[in-house]
Amino acid sequence: MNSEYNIIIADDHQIVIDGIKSVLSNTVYKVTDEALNGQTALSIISSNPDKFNLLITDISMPLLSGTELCKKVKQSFPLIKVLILSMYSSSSVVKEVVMAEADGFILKNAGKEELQKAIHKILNDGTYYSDEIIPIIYNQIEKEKKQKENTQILSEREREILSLIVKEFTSEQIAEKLFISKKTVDNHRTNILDKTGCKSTIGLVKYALKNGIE
Amino acid sequence: MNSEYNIIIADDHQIVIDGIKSVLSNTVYKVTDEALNGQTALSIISSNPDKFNLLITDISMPLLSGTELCKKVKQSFPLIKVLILSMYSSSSVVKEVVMAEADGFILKNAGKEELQKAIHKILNDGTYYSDEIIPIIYNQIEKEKKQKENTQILSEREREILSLIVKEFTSEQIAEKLFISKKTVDNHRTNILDKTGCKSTIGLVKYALKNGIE
DNA sequence: TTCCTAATAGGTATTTATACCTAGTAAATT
DNA sequence: AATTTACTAGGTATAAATACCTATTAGGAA
Repeated sequence: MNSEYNIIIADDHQIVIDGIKSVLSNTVYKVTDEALNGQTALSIISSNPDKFNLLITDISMPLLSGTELCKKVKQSFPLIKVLILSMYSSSSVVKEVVMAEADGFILKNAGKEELQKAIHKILNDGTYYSDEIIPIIYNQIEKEKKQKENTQILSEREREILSLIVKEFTSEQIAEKLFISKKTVDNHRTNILDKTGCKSTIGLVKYALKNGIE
Repeated sequence: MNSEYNIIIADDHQIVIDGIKSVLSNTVYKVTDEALNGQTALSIISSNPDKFNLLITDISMPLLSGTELCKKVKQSFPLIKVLILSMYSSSSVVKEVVMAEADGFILKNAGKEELQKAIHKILNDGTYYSDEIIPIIYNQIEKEKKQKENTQILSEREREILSLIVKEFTSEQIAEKLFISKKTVDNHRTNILDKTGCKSTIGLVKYALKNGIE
């Protein structure tokens, strides 16, 4: 039986690969293979999937990106853990990583301690996401959850009124059109603002256009 | 040397193909090939591009639409003329056709006389656009020209302020941000409304989003 | 039945936006 | 030198939107 961990690294900068390898020298983590692009990494893994415990990969790589690589590995070889390294932590990048079901995500400016910690946690507990990006994940999730809920949460009447608002009718005009009191329209507006989390009509318009209410 | 014209027809309705073929029988226009979708048509043309003088194609087809097919043909085989047939003449369809650089466009309800005339003109003079759609093209062009003009008509400062409006800042907040009086911001707003022809902030938001001001 | 929600409507107050004005300054154009 | 334009700023007034409340009715869910 093998008590060591076999790791494959994918990164299009040889220097990064070498750096990780040197950080992991003299540990139980053995970097047995490396690849300069996602495609090569996938070939290596596919040819001997049982060999690897962990894939450490960059995101932007030729031929096959790190997140795409992660998805494919997770689909075909779910036992292999994946740690993604990235230069940036923009919400779109973070979202991509989460969507790819990576086991971990750290920034390239992380020190070797964090790298070792990440690898250790991933191989034992399960996941490691760097502190900086956890709030980003939550914000993203919250935002999307709210958006999804909101489209459905708006009642038919509210959607009708929102549609008229976007068509540049005032509350008074909407009231006339729908044979209800301006006050009722205003109440609906308040509720729509609440439900969508918008601050003003401006937000409502953007919300409506984004959600196909025209 | 060949004094005849070779035509390929792409349409997902065999009946349309047969109709065109019968209209062109006993003319110098020979329908040598046909395809039930854009992809097949493209394959046929690619395998022997010198053979064809004209492609007659429907717009809505499986695998590859007529306008997409047209673009590809025009790009790879610019000598082949393209006549597009369509059920509809909505401005969006017309725009698509013009963008695809088709040599001609007629509606499917056109008679065989118009079809023959269109083919003749395309193969000799260059282009044929059915009478019904010429005003549509002009209107479209006018509309877009106006929109473009308008974006440029806004001064830099006005665009800056519009951008902040869209970001849901109030006049007061914008004033603070730009170190100017709220009154000045309001004046800019009035001018922006004038120049864009919008009735209210709602219209401005839609205008801004449409014109890439965010 | 009871509870909850959507839709209705009103009161009051404040904030924001818009409509009209006038007017100075600086820069560019004619 | 004269004119135009962009940017600045103020006054006054009205219209519209928003923030808080309360309250009734009807219909569906617990």
